[in-house]
Amino acid sequence: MDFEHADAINQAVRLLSLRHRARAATMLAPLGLHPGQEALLLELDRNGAMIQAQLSEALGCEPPSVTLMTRKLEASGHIRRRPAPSDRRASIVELTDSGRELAGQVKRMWCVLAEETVTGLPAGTVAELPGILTAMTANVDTRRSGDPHGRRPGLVAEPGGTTTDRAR
Amino acid sequence: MDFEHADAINQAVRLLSLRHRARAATMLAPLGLHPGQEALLLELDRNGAMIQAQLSEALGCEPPSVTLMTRKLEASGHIRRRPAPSDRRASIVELTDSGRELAGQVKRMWCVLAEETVTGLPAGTVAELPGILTAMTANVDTRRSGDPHGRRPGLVAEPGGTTTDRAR
DNA sequence: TAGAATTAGTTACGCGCATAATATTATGTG
DNA sequence: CACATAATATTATGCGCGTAACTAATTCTA
Repeated sequence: MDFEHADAINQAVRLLSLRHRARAATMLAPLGLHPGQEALLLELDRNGAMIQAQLSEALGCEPPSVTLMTRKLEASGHIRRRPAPSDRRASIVELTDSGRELAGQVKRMWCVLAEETVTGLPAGTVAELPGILTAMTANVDTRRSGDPHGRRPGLVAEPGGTTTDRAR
Repeated sequence: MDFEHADAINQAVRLLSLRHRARAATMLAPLGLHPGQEALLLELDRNGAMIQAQLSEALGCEPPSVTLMTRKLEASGHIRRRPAPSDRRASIVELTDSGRELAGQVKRMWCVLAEETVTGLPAGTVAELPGILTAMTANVDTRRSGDPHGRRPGLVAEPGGTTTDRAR
């Protein structure tokens, strides 16, 4: 691949990161949230209470980041932490009523943001987008499939969309 | 759009940002660079010397960020700043020889990263990728010309709200 | 031409996320 | 059982990028 195309891709990913995050920030601000916190609320809303290590895995960020995120969300009353009965090292994180209510607002805003993001793209592209982005993420992910330079030829995601996403 | 799909898109963008940046960080570390600095070097390598305001525009980040980036890259000897002759407020930023040499290394690494990122994707998708990502970026970009399509039927932010309406 | 408005750059501060080091608890093994 | 190892969570620290407030220089305008 020549530099022009490589740069077009890398730069586009970089700019999309900055702008998508900035847009999320301005939409989250009225709810009293900073970008990153919404992902934690949505994860708890989706899969229920879990310990911080599971949150770290689900959100794709490191345990110290989860410590800070949970601390702030607990301070603002949207989540609660209680010791895990089976493991005294772990603490279970769960939504409060306020947090569940806030998660609902975040979900609505999340749809607005996604629609805004893909405005003007062909429907087929929009349908494939999650699969494409997820495949790209897996390609550069060193967290779970540690391949620093040895790119294994078998870990690709089918480009034709994710499985059973044909709802409604 | 239903929440499932919206979340798939937003979450995928978020995760791709984290992972792509992290991968870039590990590849840039041997060169003594932190992610973000490579974009500045590449921009100067592409379009030659320019003032910081132009860098801010080209990189898509705010002037204070450029101040910090240029200060650190100047400290490590890869760029140089000199006063602009025609405008005594501005300072012209340019690559040093060391910076030009480093930019060459960054360009080669940039290609490796891009190829790694799109591994396994169909060639057609790879060819369309820059356009898709750029379109998405423009859709959520509030820095310049907020929405290129103009048609946004009451998407965001309650109309009567006092929500931080940014200068336009 | 004097004063207002704009622009370039900086400083101060906050947040998210990362790594490194540490304390505490679980779990494997001799 | 004792002890080495792994796992959970935390603190400390650093970087990138953001906003707000500020200085200094330029440009518009009455």
